[in-house]
Amino acid sequence: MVKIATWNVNSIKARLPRVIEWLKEFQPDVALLQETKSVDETFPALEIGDLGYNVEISGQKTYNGVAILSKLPIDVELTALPGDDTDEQARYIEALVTTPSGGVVRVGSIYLPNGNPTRDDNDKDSEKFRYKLSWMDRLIAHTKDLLKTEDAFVLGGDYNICVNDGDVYNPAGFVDDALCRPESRGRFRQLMNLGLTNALRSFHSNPGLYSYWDYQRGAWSKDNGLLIDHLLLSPQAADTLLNAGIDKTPRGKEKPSDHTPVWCELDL
DNA sequence: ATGTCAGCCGGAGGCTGA
Repeated sequence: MVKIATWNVNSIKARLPRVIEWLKEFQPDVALLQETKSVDETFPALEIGDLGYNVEISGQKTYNGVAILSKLPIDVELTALPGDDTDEQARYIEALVTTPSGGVVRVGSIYLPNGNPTRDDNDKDSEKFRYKLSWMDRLIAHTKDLLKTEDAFVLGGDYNICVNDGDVYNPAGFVDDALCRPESRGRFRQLMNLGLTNALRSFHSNPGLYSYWDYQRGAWSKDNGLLIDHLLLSPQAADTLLNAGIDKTPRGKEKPSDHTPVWCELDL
């Protein structure tokens, strides 16, 4: 059994105590991290390596940044999403993981652009939103290529998409939000319609399951959340899916990330 | 409580992104 989790940590340095305690308690075989906000040179790889994890990073100063932590042997395949050589934002890393039974599972850690405009910018079709949509188009194209390999793969991360209104505590307040707009949801459906399986939704179909709660306005204590973190499985990975869920524990701790981990278990 | 957090620059606190 291989346990894979995704977690937007909102700065690996600020979150290191939370990440270390979670790795010790939850014991994922593979952890896909986002928003590490650290260049590779200053990523706390030694502290995490001491817990038995291989650490692979695609980092950037201040913003973004993704990583894969793996107790199992790992080989990096990509440190950027194909399709635009001018894109310098660190939002994708992909690797092959060798499972205990000798199989291979391909994993990707995804930090999909948020797409909402900057403060004081009323242009909801801003450059940021166009970047989000073009990034999703690239993800769809790359996923088509991955499906041709017939590998078992898991694309996990912060998709910055609320798939439907059941994933939003206050849908009326989010109709114009880039996380909920029809263009975003439509592209997410295109991605799923390639034949992917949303691990969590294979076991839990109810609305009101969240992976993110804003730091503001007491969102956590009121359970005013969003479901924006997902583990998407190829057909070959979905064949082996044993269980999936959300680990809300880290969100309730001191100095938490605003996201909490989403996990799945594969019989690989 | 109209109630946040993190990083950057620069050496405080305003700005940005989320």
